[in-house]
Amino acid sequence: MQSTESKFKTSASEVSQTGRTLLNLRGMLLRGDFQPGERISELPLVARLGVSRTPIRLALDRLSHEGLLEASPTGGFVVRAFTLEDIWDAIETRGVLEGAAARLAAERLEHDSELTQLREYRDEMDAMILQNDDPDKFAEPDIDSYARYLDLNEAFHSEIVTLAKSSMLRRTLQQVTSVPFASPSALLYVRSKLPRAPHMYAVSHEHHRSIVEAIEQRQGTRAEAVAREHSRMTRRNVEVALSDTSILSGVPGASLIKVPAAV
Amino acid sequence: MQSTESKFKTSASEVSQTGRTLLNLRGMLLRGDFQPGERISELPLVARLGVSRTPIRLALDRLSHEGLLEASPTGGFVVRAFTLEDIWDAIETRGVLEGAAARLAAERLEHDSELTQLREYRDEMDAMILQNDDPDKFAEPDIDSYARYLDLNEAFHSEIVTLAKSSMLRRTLQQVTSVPFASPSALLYVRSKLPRAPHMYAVSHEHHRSIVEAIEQRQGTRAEAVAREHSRMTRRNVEVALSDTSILSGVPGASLIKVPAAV
DNA sequence: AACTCGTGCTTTGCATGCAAGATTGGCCGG
DNA sequence: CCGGCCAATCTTGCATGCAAAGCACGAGTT
Repeated sequence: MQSTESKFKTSASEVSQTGRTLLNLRGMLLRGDFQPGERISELPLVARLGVSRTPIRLALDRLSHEGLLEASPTGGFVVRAFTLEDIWDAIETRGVLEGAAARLAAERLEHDSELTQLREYRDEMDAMILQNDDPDKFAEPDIDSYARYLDLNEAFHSEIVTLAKSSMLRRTLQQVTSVPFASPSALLYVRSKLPRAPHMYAVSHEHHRSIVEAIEQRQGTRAEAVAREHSRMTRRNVEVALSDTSILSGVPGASLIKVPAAV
Repeated sequence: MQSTESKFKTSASEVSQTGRTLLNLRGMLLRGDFQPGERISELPLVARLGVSRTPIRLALDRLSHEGLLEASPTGGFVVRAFTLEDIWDAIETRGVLEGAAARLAAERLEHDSELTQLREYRDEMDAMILQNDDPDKFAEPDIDSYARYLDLNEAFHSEIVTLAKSSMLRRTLQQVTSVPFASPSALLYVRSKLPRAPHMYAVSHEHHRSIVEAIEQRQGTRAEAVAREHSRMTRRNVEVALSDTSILSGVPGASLIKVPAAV
């Protein structure tokens, strides 16, 4: 099977076997195809993914660096089980790092024009939230605008890291946000299910506005504090999600959480 | 060469080929065997390290995760070049994370007895510094006590992270401190070369004392601020080191720094 | 003389073979 | 009846073969 039938790019624009395998495995893990603590054997994956053991091993190794897998002392890899404490700590750590990013963004701002992009994101989210509050439109959160808001939120957070001008910080944050639930937009989906969703969006967006204001006025300490507090909103979303399994099942990586009652 | 002559553990107690190769390569990189930006070919390493390409590739992949190498878009790996800004940012990021660790240690302290280990480290370092100030002994920094101080310093910082009770934070810090010069004890060697070394040690240790005191009195904000400031002392050490090439050459990873004048 | 194309070599990415070690099942002894 | 020990199988880690993709150097053309 070495060179025969080699030129079929299955679905995405992934070229290397390792890259495709990495995406596939990560998806399988976050979708819950494996139980936490389960040992991952390579041979079954050969059949399932259609690649040889080499790229599979590479991908497993990377996933263990990401934190989704753990290297077993006897060899091989085991699906990582996340405790609730792990989730809280990941969120707290992300808050610390995003706080630092916001502070650095304020401290290192040179020209006001650097904020153009960030303001655009803020304004567009602003408009969406106001529109959502409009009693005539009755807050119909259609799937398109929801996805748009998700993208905007992610872009907003990413832009702050860009403004911090610290590649070290970006690298570090990327590692932290690879933990399920730790990403800033991982649980926006949950929030949309809440009865008080409009209020939550309002609070969250007020944070965004405050962060932009703090940065443009070079108020590093304020920017750091608000960004930290902003990240802590995620915690409440997780708590709500955990109390409602119907919500939880829709969140990637939920199956990797070790709920006390279930053990 | 598959199974023949396989049972010779070269020097250390490393068992797996990959592990040995990883340590070897990291050592070679930090020792400066490669130029920053240089492409790392696998085949020469086969001859040089005496293992096949498979463990070499694994080790290279891990080093690229650590940040010492970069994956080239065309394939293969390239030695990472660190700018001065990268170093500052790594130190800043470490400070942020160690600050968070100190704060969490204070916030999460349950019993005073948890501080026993930390106090022991502090006291022993205390004794060493007082002894060093003794005019009779005239501050002869023999190599043994220097190594002991290094270990103590490292253990002290590690213990604070332990007290933070956050495995996420520990993982994140480990990634940051893998960057050359970012580790808390990476540049203690430089400090020992400075004319004002005794004063530097005094200040640094006063930080240690303050951090312990803040933790035991549950003063999270104070602990965080002092730990951040403590990490920033590293920056001055780097600046001094950069001005004296004879000092710099003794520091691991120094060759990976891209000095503006040299480019 | 310079630019472009082609050819050969180097290098990487992947597949696979092989042996050492772990794991599981069964068998024997207590 | 239960526990421990041994053997067979499965699994991983490593070495190596092979092909495709770069890369460099040189030749031919304008």
